[in-house]
Amino acid sequence: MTMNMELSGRGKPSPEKAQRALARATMDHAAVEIELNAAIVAVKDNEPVVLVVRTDPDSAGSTDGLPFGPFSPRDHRTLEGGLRSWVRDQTGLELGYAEQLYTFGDRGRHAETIELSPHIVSIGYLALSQASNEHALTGGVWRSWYHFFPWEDWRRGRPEIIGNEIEPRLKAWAERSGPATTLQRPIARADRARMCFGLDGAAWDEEKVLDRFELLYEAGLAGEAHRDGRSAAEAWSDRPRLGASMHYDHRRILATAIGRTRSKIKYRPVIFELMPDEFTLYELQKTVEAILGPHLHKQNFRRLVEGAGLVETTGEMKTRTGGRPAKLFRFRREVLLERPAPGVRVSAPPSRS
Amino acid sequence: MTMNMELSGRGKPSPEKAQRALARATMDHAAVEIELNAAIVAVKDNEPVVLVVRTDPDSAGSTDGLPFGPFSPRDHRTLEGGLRSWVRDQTGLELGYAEQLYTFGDRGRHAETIELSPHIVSIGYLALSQASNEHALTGGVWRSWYHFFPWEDWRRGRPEIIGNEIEPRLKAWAERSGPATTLQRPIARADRARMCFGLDGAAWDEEKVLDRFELLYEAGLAGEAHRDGRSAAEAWSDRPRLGASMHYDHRRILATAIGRTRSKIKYRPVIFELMPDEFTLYELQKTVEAILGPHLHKQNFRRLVEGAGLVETTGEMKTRTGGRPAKLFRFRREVLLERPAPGVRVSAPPSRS
DNA sequence: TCCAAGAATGCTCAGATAGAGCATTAGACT
DNA sequence: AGTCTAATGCTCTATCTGAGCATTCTTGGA
Repeated sequence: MTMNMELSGRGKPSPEKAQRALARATMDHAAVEIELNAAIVAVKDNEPVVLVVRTDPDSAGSTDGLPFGPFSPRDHRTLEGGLRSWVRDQTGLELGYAEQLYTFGDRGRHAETIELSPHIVSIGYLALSQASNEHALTGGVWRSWYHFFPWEDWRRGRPEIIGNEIEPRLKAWAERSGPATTLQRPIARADRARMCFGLDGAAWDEEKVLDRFELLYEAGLAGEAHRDGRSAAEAWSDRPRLGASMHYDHRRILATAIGRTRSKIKYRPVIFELMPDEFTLYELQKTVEAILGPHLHKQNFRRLVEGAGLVETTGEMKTRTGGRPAKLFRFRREVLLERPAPGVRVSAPPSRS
Repeated sequence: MTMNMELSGRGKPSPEKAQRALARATMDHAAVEIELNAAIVAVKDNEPVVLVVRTDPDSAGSTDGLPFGPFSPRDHRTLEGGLRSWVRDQTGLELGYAEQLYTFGDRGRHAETIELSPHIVSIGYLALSQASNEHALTGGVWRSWYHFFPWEDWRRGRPEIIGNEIEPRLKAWAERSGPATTLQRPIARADRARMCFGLDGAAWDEEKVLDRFELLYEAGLAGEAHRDGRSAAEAWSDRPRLGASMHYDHRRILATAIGRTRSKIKYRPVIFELMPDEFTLYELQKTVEAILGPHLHKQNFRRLVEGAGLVETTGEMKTRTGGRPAKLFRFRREVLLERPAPGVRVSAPPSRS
């Protein structure tokens, strides 16, 4: 697998340098360990949940983590295959829909001990599961994802934690960076805080889950930052941590998973991976809102979903709705052949900040 | 870094099994090599180009490849840092904007020799560069990305290669799979071909670059499939390959890069990474169209871009336009602070199939 | 038995957006 | 001076989106 490069381009090419680079490219293959991590998402009782495996609850602190395991090419033909195998072993769950999220290389940044894991690369996956699958569970528990990200839960309006904790602490953090820093950073701290959390009247973008978490981490407001020994974390050690921490960089992976889920249901019909086979439109709306926050009023949601051809009636009715009986619907698979990007195309929620 | 799992859930938990899984998770860290690959994109003379390093042109076949090198945690603090370092060494280019695309684990599928690279995982990156950066080049050449994906070039209408080569060959390939297969596959071959390439009046989705390439690969119509020894490739060995092949799985990475670029410019202002500091609106439109294919007529494009606050006038004019002088514009950075997802929000192109 | 409550469902309306086309303006070239 | 080629300004219409009003059913009590 050597590769004979031809050096072209103008100016002074540097064959020796390229030769050196080539030599390193083909010979200096430092071994790295790859860890596969699964953020398995479902919606139970209108609550978005993620499957976590827990450490001994007696030990101090919350130490939930995602199911994970190393990729071993000996046993796993593909990365996703390895992931499925680990999840099966650790939780008994047979994954359905799964997609790769991101590969985190600077794991040390979110690791318990930097020294122990310099060579570990984490690949995060998002899996979507129907809550009804839970009978198969042999390990792990479902946890609301808002347990780890309380500021993401806008279902009952703007979460209080933003105004009470996040805003003042981020503002203080922004103050601490003198204007000198402003020139070096592409965007000043205060502006990042404003954009991420919709402060000062800026719009809340429900997809920026990772940006928000990274910002809190940088500002030392996430438990992980403290654990990882970042100096900034000290300044607020007397105040409560924001959201429950997770093992290693798992909360970062979960943040990525939430963000991806929120964006993806808008242009792919993945919401149905989370629904039972038959459902009412209101149940569908509640599931969407569990994930995104409140969006459309009922009539418009119905118009949207039916108009897009995403669902079809089963002919059955559901009676115990508390009101007039509701038609039951199912996912209309043909939509995949009709539209290039079918999804629940709800637009930005009304700014409620 | 052991992790003490509590097994919960109902039914019969299997502590032994989980224990075994845990043991493997912490001990059996098979070493894997990580390769960092860069798809560096620019637009030169209204042509979208990618930087490739070339093998000896005397050897048979086109063997362009992307700049790449192994990730070595010893030398590189982060994955992206490693990538930048390899690109610098191999091409002299100092990368600006870069983002991770995807991690391909089943590299054997697109590798020259399956046996030699079972433990290699490729991480693909997309980098955007201004064409003016090229003076720094010491290695590599710019190639039109349509050289590798001729069917993606809709700037002069539907590419002939689709009707002349792709459609008949894919239809034949779809025929070859009896209806029995239909039940096993989520979507039948014929439907996939229809959706991917907009056959039979289906819409062309310019973002599905990877889907199209994967389909052609599966159907044995990409040079790489032949090289990799897939049986399906044989059936059409007398016909020309579709698009120029690349090393290893690099064309797959490039396909991912093109798809990501096409989708990203719609909701992030990354198009300006490809533009000089000052430009006319028509130049901007031409750049967008080089990437996406033709979209809006001039007036609407102007309305769109100015209305979104993406640009501001510099006060200067450009005179040698061939017609009336044009105002010069620059990227208006403040838009990042005003809108959650600013980008060139062009919608699907009129179906021209 | 009849009525109020709680949803589901059907319709309408106004403001915003997107696709297209017409008209005018201003340098370059002959 | 007249023509050509773009740039730029406006208008019109079909659609889409956000909201609100009205009606229809089933449940659970009075």
